[in-house]
Amino acid sequence: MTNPPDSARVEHAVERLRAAGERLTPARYAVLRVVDAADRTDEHLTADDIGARVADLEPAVHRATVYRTLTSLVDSGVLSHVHLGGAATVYHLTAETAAVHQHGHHAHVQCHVCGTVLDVPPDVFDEVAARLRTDLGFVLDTGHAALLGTCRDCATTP
Amino acid sequence: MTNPPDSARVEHAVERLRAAGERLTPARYAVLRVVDAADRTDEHLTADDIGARVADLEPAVHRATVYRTLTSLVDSGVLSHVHLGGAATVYHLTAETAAVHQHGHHAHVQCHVCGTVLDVPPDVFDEVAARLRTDLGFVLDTGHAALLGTCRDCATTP
DNA sequence: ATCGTTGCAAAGCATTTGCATGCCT
DNA sequence: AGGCATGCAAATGCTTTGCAACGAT
Repeated sequence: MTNPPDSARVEHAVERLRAAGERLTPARYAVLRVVDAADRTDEHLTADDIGARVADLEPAVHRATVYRTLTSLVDSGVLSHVHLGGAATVYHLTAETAAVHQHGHHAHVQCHVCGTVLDVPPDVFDEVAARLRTDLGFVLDTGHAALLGTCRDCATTP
Repeated sequence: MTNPPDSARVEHAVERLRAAGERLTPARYAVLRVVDAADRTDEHLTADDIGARVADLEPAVHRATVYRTLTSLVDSGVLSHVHLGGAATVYHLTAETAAVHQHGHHAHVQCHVCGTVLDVPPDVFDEVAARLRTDLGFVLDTGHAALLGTCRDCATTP
C-alpha cells in the first residue's frame, strides 16, 4: 500500500466534509490533522487525547469544541468511532476505499492488560456475522466495538 | 438469618464469597439477590441499575457501597462484568456449572439502536478465537466485551 | 476484639449545555 | 449578511475516596 502525502487524506476528508454541507473551521481542520496523524502510526486516540494534541496546533480551540467537533464529524461520516473494551471511545478517519466498504470497517481487539489495540481484517468475523444473522437476525457491525482478550506479549510475560 | 426460597445460585455465590475469605454483609447479599434475579430474566444491569434495586431491598445501603461491593465481588470471582458497546458495564453471576458453559462465558452482542443485549453461545466465536490466536497470538476473552450491531426488530422496523 | 466494610459527603473526571460572540461561506 | 460554530463557564452525571463509625466473624 502506498503512502499518500500527509495532506492527501486530510484533503479528502475536507472534501467529504464539504460534500456533507459542513463548514471547515480551524478547530475541525486541526482535529482532522490530529486524527490522520494518529491513524498513520496506528494510534487510537480518545476525545481527550485528541483535545490535547489539538491544543498544540490551535491553542485557542476549547475542549468543549473538540467534543462537539468530533460528534459533528462522526455525524457527517468523515470520522468513525470505535468503542473499546474498557469505556473509552477512539476515533479514526472513515475508510474511503471501495475495498474496505465491501467488508465494512476493520475490526479491533484490545488487550485488557496493557490496553493495546490491534486491528483485525474484517473478514475474520465473516462467519460469525453470517451466523448471527441467520440465527438471530442480528446484523453485526464489525468495526464499531472491540473485543477484549490478552495480547501475545502479555500472555507470554506473566 | 432467615431463609427465604433463595435461588440456589445465590447460596452458591455466598459459598464462593466465603471461600474467598470475604464477609457476607447486607449490602453484598442484596447485590447478589438483585443480580441473580436479573440473570433469571436475561436483564443486563449496570451498577446504577443495581443500586436502584438494592435500594428497594436495603434502603440503608449507600450508592458508593454498591460500587465498592461490585468491585469486590468481581475481584473475588463471584460476579463477572461485561463491557457493552456504548460505555456501560453490566454484571452477572459468574457461571459455575461447567455443563452449560463448556467454552467459558457466553458472549454478548448489543443493538446500537435499542440497546438490547443478546446472549450468544460462546462457540460462535470459536473460529475467530482460533484465528486470532494463530495469526496474532491474541487470546480472546469471549465474554468480556460485547460487539455492536442491529437487532432483528430494529433492522426491519426503520 | 479485630479489621474489613459501610455511610456520608465531598472531590474528581469526562462530557455536555446555554448563551453571546465570532466567522465561514 | 446569515446562520452555524465557537469560547466560556457552569452544570451534569457517574464514579471514587477520606475518614470515622459500624458490624461480621
